[in-house]
Amino acid sequence: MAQGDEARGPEPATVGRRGRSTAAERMLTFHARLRERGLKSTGPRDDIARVFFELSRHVSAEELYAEVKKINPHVGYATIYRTLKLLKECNLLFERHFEEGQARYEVAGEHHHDHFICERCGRIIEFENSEIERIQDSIAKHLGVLLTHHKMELYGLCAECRVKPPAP
Amino acid sequence: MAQGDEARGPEPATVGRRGRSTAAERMLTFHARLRERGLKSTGPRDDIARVFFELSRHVSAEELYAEVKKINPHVGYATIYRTLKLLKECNLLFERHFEEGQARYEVAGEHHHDHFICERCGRIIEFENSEIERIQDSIAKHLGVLLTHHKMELYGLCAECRVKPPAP
DNA sequence: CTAGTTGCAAATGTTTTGCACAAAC
DNA sequence: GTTTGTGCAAAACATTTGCAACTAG
Repeated sequence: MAQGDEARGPEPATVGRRGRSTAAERMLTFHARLRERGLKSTGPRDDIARVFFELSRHVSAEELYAEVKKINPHVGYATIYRTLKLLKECNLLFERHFEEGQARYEVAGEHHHDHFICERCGRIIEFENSEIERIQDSIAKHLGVLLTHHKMELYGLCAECRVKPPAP
Repeated sequence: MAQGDEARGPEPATVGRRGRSTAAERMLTFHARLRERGLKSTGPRDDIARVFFELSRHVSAEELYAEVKKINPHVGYATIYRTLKLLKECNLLFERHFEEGQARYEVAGEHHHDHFICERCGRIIEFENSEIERIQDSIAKHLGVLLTHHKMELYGLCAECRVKPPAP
């Protein structure tokens, strides 16, 4: 079982590596997909995409907006949402709806994974499990349904929060 | 693997049996839980709870509102939402957030189950699978986390929609 | 030049809340 | 007679959209 780990909240915009691609490589892909569709590369669009790829974690629109504002204070929420939707259509982004009011956006990686979400600190841990994938297929067969996608989410306390006192 | 099946949309308010309890039995439990908490039984509250228990499927607030209006046209949305929250606190209701904008509410049953959701007709099929529960525990152990709850959702086309032409 | 893009403000859809009145206990 | 509950309208919240001005190709 592979696992990744990332914290929410302030975090240096380090070089995010998801699978093999760097943020710069993903920008090239983004531009290519835009061209394929006859769409344009623009300043705001590039700023948002680059920040998104560089953050490379499960950001909310709000967090992304705040980060983008730092390098381009002119962009509005509408462009954030429009660009997120565009990145999704370009298959460069996954939209997740955990048990919060807002969506979280994740850089699309090579293989499917599921999530553990810490209910105290918000940390999101990714994991992969081939057994789960296999069982899902078998359930689908039993039900006679055709699967397009699926999600599995575990909720609870992460290793750190487990041992710490109830925070505030 | 056990499975249940239910369709969305108009449906006679049949006697819903989840596990062993009838709607009437659940009303008694509801009243008991209210008393424990020093809360009151009221007309609107009972109407909403009864309709919810009798429908016994994954209703949205909107659908429940419409059904309740039929027997008590006086109730407002606020009371619907307040009563849903109350039923949840009384452990008589589960709130689900599938990939739609709105929440769906389900009568709390005896054992945990997961869901398949048809992306065309909205049908929700419940299923139970002990292997999944076992694997979840093993994943939690690997991650060193403490689970409180989890969800697994499968999305796709149900057996019926699979063979039918793409509807309208 | 012209289609696509932006920012703003306003609209949307779902859920929550403030408040004066009404109903339980 | 308190305390809790209700309906209404307004607010809150995340997200989307209309539109006039702008910009990339």
